[in-house]
Amino acid sequence: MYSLDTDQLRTFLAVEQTLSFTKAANLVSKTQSAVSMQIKKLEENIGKPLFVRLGRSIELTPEGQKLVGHAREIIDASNRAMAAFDDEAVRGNVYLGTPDDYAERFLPSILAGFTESNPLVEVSVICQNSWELRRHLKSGELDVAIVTHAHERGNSELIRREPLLWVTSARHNVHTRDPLPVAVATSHCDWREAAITALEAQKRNFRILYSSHSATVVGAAVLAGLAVSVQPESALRPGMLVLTEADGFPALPDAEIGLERGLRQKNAATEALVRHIRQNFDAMPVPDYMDSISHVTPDTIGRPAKNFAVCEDNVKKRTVNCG
Amino acid sequence: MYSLDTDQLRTFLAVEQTLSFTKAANLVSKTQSAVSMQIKKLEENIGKPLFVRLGRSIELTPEGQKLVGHAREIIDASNRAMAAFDDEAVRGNVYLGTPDDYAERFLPSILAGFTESNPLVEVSVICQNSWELRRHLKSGELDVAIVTHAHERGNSELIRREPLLWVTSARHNVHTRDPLPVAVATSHCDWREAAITALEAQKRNFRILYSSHSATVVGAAVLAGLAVSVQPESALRPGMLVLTEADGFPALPDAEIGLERGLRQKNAATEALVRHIRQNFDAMPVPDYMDSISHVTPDTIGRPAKNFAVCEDNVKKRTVNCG
DNA sequence: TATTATCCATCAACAATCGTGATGAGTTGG
DNA sequence: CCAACTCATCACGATTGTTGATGGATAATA
Repeated sequence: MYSLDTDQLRTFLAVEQTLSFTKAANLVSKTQSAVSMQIKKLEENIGKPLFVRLGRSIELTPEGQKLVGHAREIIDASNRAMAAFDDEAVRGNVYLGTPDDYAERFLPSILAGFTESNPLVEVSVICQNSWELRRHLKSGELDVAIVTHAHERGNSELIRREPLLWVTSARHNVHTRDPLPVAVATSHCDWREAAITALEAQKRNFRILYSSHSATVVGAAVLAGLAVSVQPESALRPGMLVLTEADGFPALPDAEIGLERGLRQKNAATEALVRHIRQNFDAMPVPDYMDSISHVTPDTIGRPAKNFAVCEDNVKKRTVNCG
Repeated sequence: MYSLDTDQLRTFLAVEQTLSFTKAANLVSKTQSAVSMQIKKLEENIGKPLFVRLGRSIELTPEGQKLVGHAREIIDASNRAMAAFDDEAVRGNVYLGTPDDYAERFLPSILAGFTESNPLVEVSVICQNSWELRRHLKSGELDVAIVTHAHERGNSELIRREPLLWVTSARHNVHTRDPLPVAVATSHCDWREAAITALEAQKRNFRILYSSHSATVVGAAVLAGLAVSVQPESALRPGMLVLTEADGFPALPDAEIGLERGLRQKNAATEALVRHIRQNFDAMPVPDYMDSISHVTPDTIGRPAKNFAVCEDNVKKRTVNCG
């Protein structure tokens, strides 16, 4: 009866994540040749190739895809087991609140990383808008929440700042319509206020055409060409088009994401999660396809927008990297 | 991040099962010293002792107990993964029928061994009496069933034969009462018929006091001192007392266990299970505490019964070995 | 097209680990 | 008290893993 080697599975998962033997080697603290040999051994053990080598880059074979789930299962179980014997390991559960769009964009990678190093902490996620989340924090239902940072409301700690951008669909031209159709969140949303304030200051003719609790749904409305909206940079998706001052759209204040603590008694699990979120938001990279979406940054504001449409190539790139 | 080694976990489980480094070494095809060293490494890796060495024998520490579950989880996952890549691996599901008392006594070890070598076969177990099982076999609801073997009904393959014994409670003396209170299965049970026939041939005064579908419940009635009953040797439990001809009880025919196939189309999964059951029933050992329960075998029949009560020591031995 | 950088496979050499067989110390049971 | 048995330990040989260097192939750049 042949067994899988957990060490090999760890490097396999590192390769799967990075799609690079060299980067994976760094992740697991080995040399590139060690990674190469371990993968080779693993392939021999299983009897099927796991990666196809396409010259410089590599890709998972169908068998490789299949192994990912099994490997995760085994490694997770191993992590839990080791943590169970580690007296210093953090245990417990945390109730985390977050708006639904953050949940979709940030949470998967954050939680994956967190459970990797804290297998015994159970995180329960509640999705609501920032206003509701603050209410739940005060009533003690939540330990911590990711919210839209607000100076005047004071209690949150700023963990990320991004430009807030006007977006429309790359395949429609709703942004030329008058009055301008705008899609925004239903209420109590700082971005909504920012958008309306900016348009009014410009004395622009506009109307709220679409209004949803969910930022994801707003994004869908934009992509469908129903309306323009405001979105933080990290929420841009292929098919979206950024509107700058060159297009006659007003500048917007930055979108600021904050971390706000609840009134519950502090516990080690919550502290660990907070620390992890802080670090990850710092290190969070901008997706690849960003480069080809025109966007507003201090040095692009005022300059004519270029590269408006997102080319197919980049769309593919995106699905490869995030799928 | 330290990982558990699957190879070490395999030998750990072997030691846990056998409670012996030497026997475990045999199980995993290694030398005893290799086992000793692997366990040592595992203990170092986890940072806690897993076994207490009491001179010649060993025992699991609480930490060892805790590891068993984790180890099983990891090894099972590894087995499933390996099987998933083995094109020859047997897949599918099997519907297995068995009387409830066999399920309790034999199935745990049989199924554990079977899923070890066939991780991708799902076994569904249905508990009924032999008569009902035969009905389900014919209607195609079951692939195979463990039943009371019956020559005249023909279709089953004999896989085990044991003496059928009169049993009573070691702490009561219902077996001296007149009329004799007897507990048996409700109906369609060969052992019930055998018991009644034997008593009638002896012109013994008796009455059916307790009647249940479940052989386990009958066993409980015996232990409670409510009645005597008939049980196959392997069903004897600490606290039971075997009644021989020396006590004035008639000899009974052997209890025969058979394997009967359904009418469904043969599939590889069923064949594998049948093969496994056959082998395991052959090799099934008599539990330790049997030695101290007087029982009827060809060479003990007629001789005076001795060692009637089951001493505490053996009860403990049993829980250690089966828990 | 030539250049350069990057990626993965491979190799030789060294280090670490693992398994073996033999030995020893300790315990159990007759 | 001896024989039998259990587990720990040791030295040695075999295997495996790791490293750093090298080479072939590919992609990006000029």
